[in-house]
Amino acid sequence: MNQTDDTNTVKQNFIRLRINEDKATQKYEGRVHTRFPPEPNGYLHLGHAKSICLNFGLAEEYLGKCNLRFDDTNPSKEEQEYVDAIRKDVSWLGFHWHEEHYASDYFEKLYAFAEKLILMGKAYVDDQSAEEIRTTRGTLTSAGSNSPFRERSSAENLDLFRRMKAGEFEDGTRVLRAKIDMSAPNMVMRDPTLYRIKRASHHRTKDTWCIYPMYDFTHCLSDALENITHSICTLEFENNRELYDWVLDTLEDFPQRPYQHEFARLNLTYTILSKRKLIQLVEEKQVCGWDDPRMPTISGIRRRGYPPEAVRDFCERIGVAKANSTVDFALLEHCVREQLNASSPRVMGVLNPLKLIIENYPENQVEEFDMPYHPEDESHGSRIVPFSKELYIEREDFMEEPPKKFFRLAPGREVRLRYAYYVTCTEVIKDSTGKIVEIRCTYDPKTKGGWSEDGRKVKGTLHWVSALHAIQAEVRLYDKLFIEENPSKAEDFTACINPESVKIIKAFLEPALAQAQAGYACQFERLGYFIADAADHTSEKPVFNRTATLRDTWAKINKKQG
RNA sequence: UGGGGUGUAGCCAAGUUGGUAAGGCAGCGGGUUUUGGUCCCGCCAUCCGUGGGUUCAAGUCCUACCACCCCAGCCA
Repeated sequence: MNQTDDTNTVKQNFIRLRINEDKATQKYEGRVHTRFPPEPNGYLHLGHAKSICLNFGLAEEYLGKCNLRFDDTNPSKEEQEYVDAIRKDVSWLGFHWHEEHYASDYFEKLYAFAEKLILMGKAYVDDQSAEEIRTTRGTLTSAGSNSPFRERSSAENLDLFRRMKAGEFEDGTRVLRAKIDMSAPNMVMRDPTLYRIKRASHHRTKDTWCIYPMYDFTHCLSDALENITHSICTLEFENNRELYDWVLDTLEDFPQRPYQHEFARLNLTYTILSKRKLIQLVEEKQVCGWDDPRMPTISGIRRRGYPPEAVRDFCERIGVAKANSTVDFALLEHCVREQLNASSPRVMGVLNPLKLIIENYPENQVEEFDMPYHPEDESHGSRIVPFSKELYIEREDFMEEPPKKFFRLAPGREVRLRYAYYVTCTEVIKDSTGKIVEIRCTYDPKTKGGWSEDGRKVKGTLHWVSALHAIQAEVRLYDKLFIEENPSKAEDFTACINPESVKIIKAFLEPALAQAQAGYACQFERLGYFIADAADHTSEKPVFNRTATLRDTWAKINKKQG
């Protein structure tokens, strides 16, 4: 009996199996305690989201706990800005951590453990240079050789280590190493470095320390000190597990110690999920910051308009396994659309306006139509939209010579102006260059509200905006933009929006407009779910915007016709 | 040439002690529809990296091989 039994929607995975096993054997008295341990050296991205959802999700599922721990053992890379951003992003995803910790809070304890190791004869101070250590480590196929300093006495090691801490030695002149086996087939076990001398101000401990513990020494002990039961990390740490176990088993201080479990990190098509590359984009100002809507960071997609629920759903759907894989970005978009479809109010907007004049509509008349915000959910309410003789429609919604399967406006054809009237195109007006500048129509007064008593159907339904009442909003749309190639090439659009729709759109638009840079995430009913700068997701390859469904569909129709 | 991992459809991914290949995304076909959206229905692995073997029966067991990923930071 376990928590997964009550829902058949929970996908089984090897980590859940391990937890079930551990619960069955009462390994931790039934406890489940995980942790999400980022190094605060950058912003969180979708790859981290997978880990966050896994760790926090498992804790929720098994009524356990999950800590947020900052793995801040390398002061030269870490900053307070990053810890603030990380806390915000985890919260935004909707998770609450049981405790917040910092590896740096354990520096004293870790130091004591190191001295204990020295006393046990399991660690020694090595005076060799980094270069010497590297060359004597051997290669993948040949054993390394022992350091000439490997057999120092515990007393000498202790003295040297204390002097390292006291700051008596220059950076890089000495390290503390575990005494394990220089011929171990696992490279990680060839007397790994435990402490290095590094005079760098730490974002929290400032200049208190000049020696800092390495990941392999810190991580397992931090887990153990927090009574973590399941230490979940990515595949590249598989080789480190042996050392993780060695440290905890050698110290013998933790009867109920944690065990490490590795899973494959997330790869997404068209998307860069490498902190190294992302930080490069930011530093080279290829993007306007970590939260640029084009970035695959949590803060970037937040600005892009992705709901956190969608990200969590995505993380659940991709599963957890040990096989390296690349998830199709379309799955993420599907999750986003699914959320947005239910929650987004629908409004009308025109991005590329074409004037439409209703010849038989009274000159100064203005009608108001009550239009629902959501076609399937009345709880979204409705708003009043003004209608008049002169309107704007989307340029793409008219074709003078429509191909087959084009259902919208064309000469002589009748279509519906959404929630307003049926109109029939009577005339096309062009300028001297042949460009269509205006469409003339007649309307049928008996079709008020957008339906006909005689039951006649129209194939197309168009968005419209009253020219008299329209508000123009400057928006910036990133379209088919590839960061690597041309970061500044964004297209500016003037969108015409019904005044009543403005408040809806502004809610999405404002953060972006305020920064005068970002894309926007709003819901133009006609264009699909959100246009935002959804066209782009830090692409490595050209990508067609899958979320602007209208364009997509149209492209498909064109393709079919050859 | 060492060690640690992984291989099920275009992409993810279930598959518990061997019993006759879930589900999702994408795609295709059809229906509903005041969004070319949503929703609904149908189709989409004679086969589980490959070759042998055990068995009445193998994705699941044995064996050999192949492919890909990770490891030689005083990064995490």
